Amino acid sequence: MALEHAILVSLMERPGSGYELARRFDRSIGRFWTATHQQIYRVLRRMEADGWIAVEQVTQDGRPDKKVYSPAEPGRLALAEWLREPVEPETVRHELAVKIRAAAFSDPGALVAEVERHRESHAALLAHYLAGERRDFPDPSGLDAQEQLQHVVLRGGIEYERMTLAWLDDVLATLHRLARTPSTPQD
Amino acid sequence: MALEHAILVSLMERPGSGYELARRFDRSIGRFWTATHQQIYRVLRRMEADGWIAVEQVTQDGRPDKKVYSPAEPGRLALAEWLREPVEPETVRHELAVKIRAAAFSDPGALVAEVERHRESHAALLAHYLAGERRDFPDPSGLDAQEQLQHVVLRGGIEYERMTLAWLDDVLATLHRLARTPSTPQD
DNA sequence: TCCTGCTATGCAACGAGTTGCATAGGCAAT
DNA sequence: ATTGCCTATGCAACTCGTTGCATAGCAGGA
Repeated sequence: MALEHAILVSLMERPGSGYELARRFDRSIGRFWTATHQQIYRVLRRMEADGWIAVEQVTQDGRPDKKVYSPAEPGRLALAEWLREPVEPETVRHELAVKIRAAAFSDPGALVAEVERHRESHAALLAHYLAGERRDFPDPSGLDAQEQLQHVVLRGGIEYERMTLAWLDDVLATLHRLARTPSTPQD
Repeated sequence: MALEHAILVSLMERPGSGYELARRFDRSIGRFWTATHQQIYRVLRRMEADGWIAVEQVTQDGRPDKKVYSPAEPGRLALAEWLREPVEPETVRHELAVKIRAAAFSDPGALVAEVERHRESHAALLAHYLAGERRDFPDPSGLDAQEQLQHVVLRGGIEYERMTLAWLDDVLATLHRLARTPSTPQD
C-alpha cells in the first residue's frame, strides 16, 4: 500500500487539509495516483494515530474550519524507509485495450466514437501538461532538486500522452480498415 | 467493473478453465488487466450463476479434473452491450512516479538502483513483445479482424515500453545530475 | 525417500476502494 | 425566497482485491 506515502509526499511539498489533498489528487498527483476524499480522510486519521503527521485545527470565517496536516518526524523516517524498498509491480487496468480485443466479436465500427472521445481527452491532457510545463518550468536550468524531480515526472506524463495519441490514431486506422472490409461477419 | 468482461473476451478467443485463465492473465492479457486466481474463480462462479458462461466438467488422467468454461448467449449479449458503454476513466497507480517526487526529501541517489531494475524489466518486456510480434504477426497483411485487433493492442504495448524506456533514461540522467550536485541538503 | 513443483479448485479473513448519504454555513444567481 | 454550488468532514454499507491456507494426485530430482 502506498496511499499513505503519496499523501506524505504531497504534505512534504506543502501541508494541507484532507479537502485540499483531495483536490490535489484530482489534479496533478491524481494523474499518477488516484484517491477519493473518503480514502484520504480515513488514511489521514490512521496516519495521525501512528504519529506520521501532525494536525493543526484552523478556524476560518466565511467557511468551515479545517484541519491542516503536516509531516512529523516518524512520517519523514517512514518515507525515507519506503524509498529504499523495491517498487511493487504495477497493477494495470486498461479497459480500452480489453474493448478493442472485444470488438472482434461485435461491430468494430461501434468503437470508433469511443476511441475518438478518448483521443480528445488525451489531447486535452497533453495540452494541459504542456501549458503547465511552460508555466512552471520556463527555464530548465536553475531548478532545485525538488523542481527537477517534479519536472522529470511531468515529462513522463507528456511523453505518455504523446505516445497514447499516436497509438489511438493507429487504433482508429485499424478500426476504419475493418469497417470498410467487414471480412468475417459474426455467426 | 470489467473483470467479467475481460474474462469473457478471453473465453471468446478460446474456452478454458479457471486455472488456464489465471495463466493467461499472468501472460498476454495480464499486461493490461491483472487478476489473481482467487478473483477469477469467484467471478467465474458468479458468471455461471448469471448464465453468462457454460461449464463442462472435463475428467483428465495424470492431472486433476477441470471445469472448462465457454461463453453463452447472454454473455455474448452482455459483452456487446458493454462495448457500447463509455469507457470508465482509468485509475492510475504509478508508484515509481510518487517515489521520484519523494526523492526530493531524501537521497535521490538511493533511487538509481531501483530505476535501473525497473528499466531492465521494461527492456525485457519489450523484447518479449517484439518476439511475440515476429512470431504471431510475421505478415501484417492477410490477418483477420481478430488478429488485426490483437496486433494493434500489442503495438500499443510495444510503444508503451519504448516510451517508458526512454523516460527511465531521462529519470536516470536527472538522478545522476542531482547526485553530482547535492545542491540543497535536507534541513 | 523426501522434497519440491505443477495442475486444479476452493475457503476464510482481511484490507483497500467505492457509493450513498449526512451535516452545515456561506455565497451567488434566479 | 429558493435553489444550487462550494468548502469541509465524516459514517455506514458495500464490493473489489489480496493473502494465507488447504486439498490432492502426479512427476522429477537429490
